[in-house]
Amino acid sequence: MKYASVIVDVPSMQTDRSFDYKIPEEWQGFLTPGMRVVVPFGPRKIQGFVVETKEHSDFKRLKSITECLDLTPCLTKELLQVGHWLTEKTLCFKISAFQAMLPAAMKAKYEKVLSLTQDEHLLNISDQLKPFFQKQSQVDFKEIEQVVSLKTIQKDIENGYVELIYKVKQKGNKKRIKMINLNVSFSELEDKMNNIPVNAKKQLEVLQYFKDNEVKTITLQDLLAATNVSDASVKALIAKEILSEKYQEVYRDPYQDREFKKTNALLLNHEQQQAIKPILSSIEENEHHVFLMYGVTGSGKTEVYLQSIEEVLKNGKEAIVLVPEISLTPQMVNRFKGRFGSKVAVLHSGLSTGEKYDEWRKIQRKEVQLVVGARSAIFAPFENLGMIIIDEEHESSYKQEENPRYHARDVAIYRARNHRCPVVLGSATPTLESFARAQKGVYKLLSLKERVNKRSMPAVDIVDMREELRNGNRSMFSTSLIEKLTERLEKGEQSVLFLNKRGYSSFVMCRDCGFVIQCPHCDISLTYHRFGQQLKCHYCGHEEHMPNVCPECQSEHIRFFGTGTQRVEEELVKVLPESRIIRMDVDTTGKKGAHEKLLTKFGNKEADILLGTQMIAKGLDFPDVTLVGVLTADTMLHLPDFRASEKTFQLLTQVSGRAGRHELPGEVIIQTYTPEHYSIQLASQYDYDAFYEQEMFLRKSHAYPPYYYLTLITISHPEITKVVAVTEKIVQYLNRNLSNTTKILGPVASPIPRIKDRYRYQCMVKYKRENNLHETLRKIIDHFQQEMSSDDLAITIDLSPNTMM
DNA sequence: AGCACGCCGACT
DNA sequence: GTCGGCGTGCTC
Repeated sequence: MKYASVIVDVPSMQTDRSFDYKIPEEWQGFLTPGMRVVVPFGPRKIQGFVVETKEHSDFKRLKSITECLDLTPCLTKELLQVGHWLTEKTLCFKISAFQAMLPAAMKAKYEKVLSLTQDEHLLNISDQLKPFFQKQSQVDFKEIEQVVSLKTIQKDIENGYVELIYKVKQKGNKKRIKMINLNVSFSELEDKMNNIPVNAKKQLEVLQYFKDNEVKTITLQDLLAATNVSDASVKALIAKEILSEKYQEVYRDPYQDREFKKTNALLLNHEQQQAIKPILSSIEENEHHVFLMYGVTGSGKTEVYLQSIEEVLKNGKEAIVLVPEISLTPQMVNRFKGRFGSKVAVLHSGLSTGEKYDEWRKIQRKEVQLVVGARSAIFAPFENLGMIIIDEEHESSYKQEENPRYHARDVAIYRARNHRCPVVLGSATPTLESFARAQKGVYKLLSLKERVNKRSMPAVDIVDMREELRNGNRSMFSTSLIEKLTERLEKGEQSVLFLNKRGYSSFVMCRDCGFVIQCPHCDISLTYHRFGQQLKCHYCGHEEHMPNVCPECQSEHIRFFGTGTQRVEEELVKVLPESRIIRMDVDTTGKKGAHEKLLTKFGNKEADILLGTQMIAKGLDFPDVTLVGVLTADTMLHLPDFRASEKTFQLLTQVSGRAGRHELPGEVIIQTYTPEHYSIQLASQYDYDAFYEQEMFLRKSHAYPPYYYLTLITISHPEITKVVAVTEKIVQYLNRNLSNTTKILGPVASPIPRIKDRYRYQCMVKYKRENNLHETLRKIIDHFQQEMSSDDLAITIDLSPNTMM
């Protein structure tokens, strides 16, 4: 093949197509689709993906590919196809789709350097440039640009004294370590050792090490540690050619210090057996099915996953397991590593760029057969997929909230169809979408209704906080919660307190005039941070100092409201001074590994109460936790989000599951200001089916998913008139081009009408069937393309928004 | 996204 | 008459 079609790394409408290049002769026959290359593009050099190789090209003045970055394609044939599908499905650029499928380390980094064409030209260049080139012939262009005018530089470029060089680099790199090798046989070694000068004691020591341990190769690091010599002695021996050094590529192993106890398959109970049967037969028959495994917390879903995976691996195939965010649940990693050992790669956001890259390469090189990871692990470059599992299927983090706005569930089903293998979606509180599909028979429903230990779910007590207030209790803890906490302290059992902070942060308000301090750039109230008495905006990062008096009325009664974990902790210490508390929030878990450390500490019973936000809702399993308290169950209910009830139900169910998982029976207390709300009531009764019925009824009457599909179009611009005008035009266009059963809502201001000094308007499309939708949306983007690039107009389209925000 | 090209107003 | 503003269009 002489020519290659390349998708270039320029995310824009006009370059969202392939460009043809000549393949240099030495790479013909070797260069294949899915490889990354560096190509000349205009005056610069950029990265690109080969999507096709061919014998002919219609384009006349072809340039040649500059560099090939991969020895084997980093995108398999299948993933290339998945990329094209993603582009269509989410209306993103092809390059964005490809990049989303690879670890960030493989994304290109661009550098511009100014370089002397010849050393002698140092005398000729302008005086302003001279100081830069005294010691080096290449200088980072950014440094020069700040000091020297572009015109001066341009002149010297024209004169041919200097040139601009565009460099393409990778963000991450392979890690290499120095290996030290013994060049002589052990019999010769004795001889050599006698020839070492007597004053070179350290060198002798090094050789003695090789002799004693009978090793020929060791890492430099280990050698130095074992012998307590400096690398100077090693270098000397290398110079004498007794030793040699070489670099070897190694993987960074984020779990290297951890031991995983090998576990064996547990005996499945009757329900689990019934559930695993159809999955196994789907694996055996090579048939694509989607299973919804609806199992209450503690029903042993994971064991079913593990045994299904075992079958897949036995058949010589590979499996992907998606989990919400496993850096948060080391217990989950342990279970997979424990069962499958080194066959597992782990991919999650807690890893560094380099670590993720290494785990990814293990997959690419077929060194592992199983991936456990967060959302993007769905793109693992396996070629022989036997199963995909999505645990906690209802988690909203499976949807990416930036381009490409894909849902991992959709990708999973698409890939599984390609490989003719099963998808297993597991949850105790499935999304309405999935459960409805299971009811219709699109997915196959597998139910696990009993808990493995036969324990009943912990009893849930709903406390009406309005009542507490009427009885004169103005604290954030109800009388009953304090009672139960005290009881646990006395018995030496543990408690978990959960603060639902979403959509409800500590804002600052004046008690006299009611003025709330807002961000000057966004229409959102600022959040109070105790650290440094700062007020911060969560959307644009704006910071200001907490004022002493109200900016409106100069009153001194300006306070922060709302409840942060810090405040809860302070209050708690006042009420229960003898309790030992661990607080988990962004502040205390900022550092890498801090999260796990705190949990271990809690597990070792070094604290009585674990206090935290969302992050403690998932996957915690401590035998001595017998009380779970939810401080404010309803904060989320009042968000402008059609999934608010569903999310509340899911969260409460999940949190309740943290209590009494082992021998000791558990108890749950839910504090709320709306105790009558069905999602709170039904969560307390663990009645998913009733919740499903009720919520489906409401979704139907308000035309929301799963009855209707949604598409959210958000328009933003610094001027409000412009935003309104564009949104109106878009709504008109949609009305003219979409079918009349489709509902088009808008234009309306977005729930947050201004972010970073940009006004935001939106339009929601609700439809059941709309063949024209993608085409129509493409046309809208095309139409506004110029204004988007030149006039700072932004249009974002989300084809299955999780919320209305 | 960059970058060159080109057309217009403001200045030596 | 030249310099520099940024609107327009191209990149294999």
